[in-house]
Amino acid sequence: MPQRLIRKLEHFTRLSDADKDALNGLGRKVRLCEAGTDIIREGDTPENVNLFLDGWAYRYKQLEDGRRQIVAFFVPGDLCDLHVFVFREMDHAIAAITPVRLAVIPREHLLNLMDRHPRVTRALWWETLVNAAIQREWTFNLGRRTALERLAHLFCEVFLRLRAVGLTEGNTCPFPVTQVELADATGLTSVHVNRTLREMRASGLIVFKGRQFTVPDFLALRKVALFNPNYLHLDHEGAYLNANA
Amino acid sequence: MPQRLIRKLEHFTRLSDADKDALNGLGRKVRLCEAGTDIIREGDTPENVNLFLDGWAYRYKQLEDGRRQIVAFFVPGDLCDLHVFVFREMDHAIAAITPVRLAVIPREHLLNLMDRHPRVTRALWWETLVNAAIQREWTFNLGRRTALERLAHLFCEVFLRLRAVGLTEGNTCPFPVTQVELADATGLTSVHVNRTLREMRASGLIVFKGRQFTVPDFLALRKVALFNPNYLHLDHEGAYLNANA
DNA sequence: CGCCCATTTGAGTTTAATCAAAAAACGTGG
DNA sequence: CCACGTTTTTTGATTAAACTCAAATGGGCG
Repeated sequence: MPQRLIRKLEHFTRLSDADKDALNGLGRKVRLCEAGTDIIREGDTPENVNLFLDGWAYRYKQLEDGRRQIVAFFVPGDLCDLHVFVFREMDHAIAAITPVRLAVIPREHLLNLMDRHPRVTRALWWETLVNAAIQREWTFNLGRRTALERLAHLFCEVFLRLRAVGLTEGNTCPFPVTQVELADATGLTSVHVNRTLREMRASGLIVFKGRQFTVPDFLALRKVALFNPNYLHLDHEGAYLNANA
Repeated sequence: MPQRLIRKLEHFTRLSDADKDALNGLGRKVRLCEAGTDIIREGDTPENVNLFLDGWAYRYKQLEDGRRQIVAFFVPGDLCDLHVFVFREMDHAIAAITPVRLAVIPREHLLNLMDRHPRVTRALWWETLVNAAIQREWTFNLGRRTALERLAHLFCEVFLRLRAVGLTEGNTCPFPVTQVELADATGLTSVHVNRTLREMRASGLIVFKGRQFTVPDFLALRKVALFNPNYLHLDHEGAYLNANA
């Protein structure tokens, strides 16, 4: 089941068949969450590691006065922190955008796997570090980019992340996110997001249809976003090594 | 030497004498960096894990057009990512604010330590997770807080982090950061930072003297910042357990 | 003393927020 | 397949927060 995760990890390192079997074993215990519900709440005690098999979700924090910030999106193949269970309680919540299918991984199971598959362990660490890098990039995005650049940057990132797990088709990728959520992710208001998207559509940077978008000219989008994909670390040696040999 | 780190980790879990000895062994190879210089640059290949023994630094990213964002501050006791060496190249840079004394930890040395001291390993994971939580909080800060709230929030965070490593004195703590750097950390301009600080001084929220600040009334500062310290996870069981018993 | 860096202030501008309401799209049950 | 309620998107008018540009002041240090 965790094909998306395996596919993503192979951007970093080639995995042996045994490695992949081990990763496949993670998908045993599955949990379903309805769209619009919280998968985990602030204050909850984290017991397991979650792997997103299907569907979209976001990590968010909220103030008492209602101000909300989405701090990350989860797409299939994503893992929440490898060691969440070290914390006594969650300092944020995760909500499902679409119906979500999760692999719920007991801590022992994961530790066991990491004991026996050093290459997988390294690959999972890479996943963790990439997530941290993405978080830093979001910090930059909110601090120093204009509304137009922020949105363009987010679309670039989402497109590449989805491509890494095989969820794009040509220049098109799924994007089941409302403008209100987009506003909460970019630190803008939904009104301003709407106006900026209109502008992007008008200049042909991006095309929205249904719950997906198309990027006619990635180079152009990348240019207005001032997007540098290096922080996704997708160009590692994975493609050139054979772990079975 | 890594007293600050040990002190911080003990907020999370009690460490045995053997654990502490092992951690002390990390401080063997020391590197000095001058104020104002880069400790590591974007594009460099990370070879070691860095532990900050003394001095302040910041992690930053910069655009070709000069826009810069500080995405984290490092204070004594902080570690950069435990597994940086998994990456082929750095996607950001780290610069010294003051003269910095670093412990340079070879990857083998660290892995070795983690093999033999599971309690330390867990504590180091906790450190890593707290850093990720701080990064998320910065994302929120930039996305949804006003200039005044952002600055107040940063002061709350810095104060608590420094207190956790024993670097505060009463309500006072060191803060060798210029207003330009403060602007780059909060996503503001230095002009606006200056005006907001004036306001904070006028209302008695904070007092600056030399390269330090004093918080006359933490509760008041915390209130204007809408600061919730839960993301620092400093209230774990560390204080109640004895690892030697 | 003089230089450099950091801070401070003023005046005018811009980006994005706010408030309010209409239009469009979506899903669902009849 | 249509009607209807709900959610999402869109638009307009006004306001406010933060930025820009420019210059003066202040502090620390050799």
